[in-house]
Amino acid sequence: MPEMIEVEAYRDLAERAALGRQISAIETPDEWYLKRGLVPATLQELIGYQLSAARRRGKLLLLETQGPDGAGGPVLGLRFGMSGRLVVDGAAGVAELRHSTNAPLARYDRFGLVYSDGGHLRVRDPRRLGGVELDPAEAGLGPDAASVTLGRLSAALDGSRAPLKARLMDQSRLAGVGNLIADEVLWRSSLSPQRPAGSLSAPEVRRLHRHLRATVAELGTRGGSHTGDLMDERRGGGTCPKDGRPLQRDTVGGRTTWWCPWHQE
DNA sequence: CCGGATGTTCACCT
DNA sequence: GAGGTGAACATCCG
Repeated sequence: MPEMIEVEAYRDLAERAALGRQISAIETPDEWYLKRGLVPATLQELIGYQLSAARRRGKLLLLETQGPDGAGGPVLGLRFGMSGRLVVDGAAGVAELRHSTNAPLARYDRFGLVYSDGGHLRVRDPRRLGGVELDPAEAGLGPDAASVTLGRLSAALDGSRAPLKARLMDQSRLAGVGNLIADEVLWRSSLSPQRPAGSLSAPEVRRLHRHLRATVAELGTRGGSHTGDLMDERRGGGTCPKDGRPLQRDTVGGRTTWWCPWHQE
């Protein structure tokens, strides 16, 4: 599931349902899921702490912690890969709160916080492509795509001969855009994914910026990065919803790319 | 059975 | 240094 749209939904869930509850245990059923040298013993320092804020940068969910004395603790960084979900008290992204006390770990639960009230926060990830780390290097990520300014977007593209789509998905330049959102935004912007990123004119960058922010907002409202207008056409025989021409499939930036060579220039 | 899938990282090329 | 490619991770789906 996760591109930034889904991670924002997880952030919202965490903010609504996971803050201010005392952590009583850490679940690490899959140590491979702990990244950058993190080990279960290190996570024990979070016992007695609580989550104090839920932030997001691109596809990275950042959970701030606070000790019993009110002092700030380490930041818990969660990545969800392609199949990860955040589950709080047994519900993923749902409003209702049901504390399923002592609920056993599900088959694909890779990491969890147990609360002293009996509830829990867990990362469920069948494909195991996500991960957990402490104090992730946020500086390594570009500005978030949901709020990036025109100037920052322009700077992210400037001087690059890499394909536009590859640059948009380079998390160190711009954080949050994944394969589906990239195709949707470029299609809406009538820009070819293969254009050298630095070759866009000023009006084209403005157009891209407008569509990027509008698309992220709209897909968020619709409920996911898979709700784009192009989604149903990502298959053999798919046609452009704008002009009915056949869509083309290519590999750009190492990812399958669907686009309309008729109107995307 | 085979191929591909919303992501990231790394080794290895050019 | 920039950019590209393929592999790896593990499961599901068509």
